[in-house]
Amino acid sequence: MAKKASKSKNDRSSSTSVASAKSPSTTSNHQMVLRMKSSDKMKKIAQGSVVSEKETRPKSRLKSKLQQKKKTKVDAKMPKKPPTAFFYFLEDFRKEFQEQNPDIKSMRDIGKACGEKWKTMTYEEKVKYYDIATEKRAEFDRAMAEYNKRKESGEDEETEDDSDYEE
DNA sequence: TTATTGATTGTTCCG
DNA sequence: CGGAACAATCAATAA
Repeated sequence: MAKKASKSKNDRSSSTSVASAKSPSTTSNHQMVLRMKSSDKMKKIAQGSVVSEKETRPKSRLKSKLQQKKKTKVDAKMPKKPPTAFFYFLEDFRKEFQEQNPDIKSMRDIGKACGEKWKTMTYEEKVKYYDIATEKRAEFDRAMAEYNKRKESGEDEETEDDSDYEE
């Protein structure tokens, strides 16, 4: 029913975010800008707070993994980017997928299946995940504020846990 | 043993 | 407005 309508809207141009299905398409563009404004604040905080972020600027995503881990708990306090709606969908879908396909162990195959299914999902179904992601970002923003506050209060706290010798 | 890669889309930020 | 980069996950592989 509404699928047809959403299909038309499915165009990448306007599908940017929309976030809440409740909001009519009237605020499509405005919402994007509005959200950007919110980010603007975060941007300042992030830049002002993060002084030395190292020169990790990988042209390819190869380095992305490098930063993922490294036995550096220093960045453990810094909130990382929250997962997107697609990732939440993955978490749920992955469990089901493994049950139906116990033979598959890599997520690469799952990712493909997820991506395909994700595209088949209707807007209303995706909205559910979008809502989660949106809320998560709000929490992320809050975590950032707290992180800044904590840092301002005392950044001397460093959890040194260097016990990785086993076996 | 440890780190890295691979694949998916969404969100973010800079120019 | 558009592109670049990064977000998680897990298994397999390179060194």
